Amino acid sequence: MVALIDCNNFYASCERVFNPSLIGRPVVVLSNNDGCVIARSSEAKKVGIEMGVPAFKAADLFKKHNVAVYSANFALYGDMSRRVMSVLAGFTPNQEVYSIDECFLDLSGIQEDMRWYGLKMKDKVWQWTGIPVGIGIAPTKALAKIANRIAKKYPSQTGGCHVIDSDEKRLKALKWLPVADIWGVGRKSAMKLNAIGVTKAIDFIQLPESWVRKNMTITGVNLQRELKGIPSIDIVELEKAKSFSVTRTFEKEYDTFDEVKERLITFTSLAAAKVRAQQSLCRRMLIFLQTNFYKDSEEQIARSVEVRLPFPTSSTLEIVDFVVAGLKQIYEPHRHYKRAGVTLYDFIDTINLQPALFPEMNSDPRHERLMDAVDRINHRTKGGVRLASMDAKTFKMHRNHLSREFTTNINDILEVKCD
DNA sequence: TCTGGGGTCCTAGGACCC
DNA sequence: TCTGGGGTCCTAGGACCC
Repeated sequence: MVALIDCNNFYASCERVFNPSLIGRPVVVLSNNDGCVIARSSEAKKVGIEMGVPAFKAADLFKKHNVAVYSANFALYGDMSRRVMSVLAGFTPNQEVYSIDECFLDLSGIQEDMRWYGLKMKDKVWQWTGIPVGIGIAPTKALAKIANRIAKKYPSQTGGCHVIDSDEKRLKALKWLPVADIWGVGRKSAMKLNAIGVTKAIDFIQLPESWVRKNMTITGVNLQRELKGIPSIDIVELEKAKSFSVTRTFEKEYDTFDEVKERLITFTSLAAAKVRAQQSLCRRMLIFLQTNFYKDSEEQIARSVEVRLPFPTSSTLEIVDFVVAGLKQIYEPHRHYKRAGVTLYDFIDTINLQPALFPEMNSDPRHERLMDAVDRINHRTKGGVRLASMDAKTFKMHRNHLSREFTTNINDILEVKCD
């Protein structure tokens, strides 16, 4: 059996852990720049605040319902996620952390009653972290996803944990679930399926494999098998990431080369640090910039370029030179830029590096120790050292409703007063 | 005034190899 | 008149996920 555990309204729940006065009150968390709603407590959903709605459009609702509004605090959410995951890791040797707020657990070999085991997980996460979770348990990952959905949809009947452990329960769930809500069926596939009269998951599993293969690739075939109860999507332990991106919408429009360049260098140095942290070297990158496509008054553009590094490297100093060269290729003067970003990818492991015959065709070996020193300092002291070409401010965002870094910064630790 | 960010996987078709 | 067969690698773009 496989369990899928996911945190309820995760970001909103994180804010609530450290501020009990938010219990029972609608809570929303906004994206970077305080742009859109990206998380809502159940109370916030109830008063009609939609996912993804721009904050300025929901301002009236916020006011009317006394909504507690927060700027995204990823330092806090990331740390709370690690805590939740580590509690759950104690329930099986095989855990796949699937996203910041959910994971799969391989429960094969566990002798306990599944429902009891699931409820135990839920209680323990709640007690140790203060985060509420929903739990689905089933023979395959795709079915566990559905079980989880049922657990959340019917909390009073399921107690927040639903187990699919018989064909009867499986078929009942498949009759209930719209195809569009199957994990792995997105908008396009749902449209195709609806067009041929397939509306529920139960209809989907009856389609001939040839149709599924043709219209939804091998991914669809695997999905179909999973829903029939045949495991076809592996549970994979955390591997190294295959790419790292840092992209931002700016707080204002930038219209000089130097301003955009400074932002991209800052983004690159963050991405490169992640590459080094997982002992990888980067061989390619993508740089993009865009003007403000919400503005109709002028022509809007989006440009991107792929840059191949002449040698694999994780040195910020080296990568930055190629960022600037790439930017020169795509930068158009007299534009008002609103968004830009960099993606580093095509990694090899540091230990697998095959150096070129001539030294000048390799990454400068001295940078390895230099970057190591930089990373150590920055680990201890936030914003400790940076390139002179970077601004002192890492992200220039509006964050007007930011909570404290309760668990990662000693100066922000929660104080409790006792009378 | 104001509109997010970060990932993975699959496939077709071109280029190239022997 | 008639011109093989089998394979790998790369990449852009699509689809999907949270």
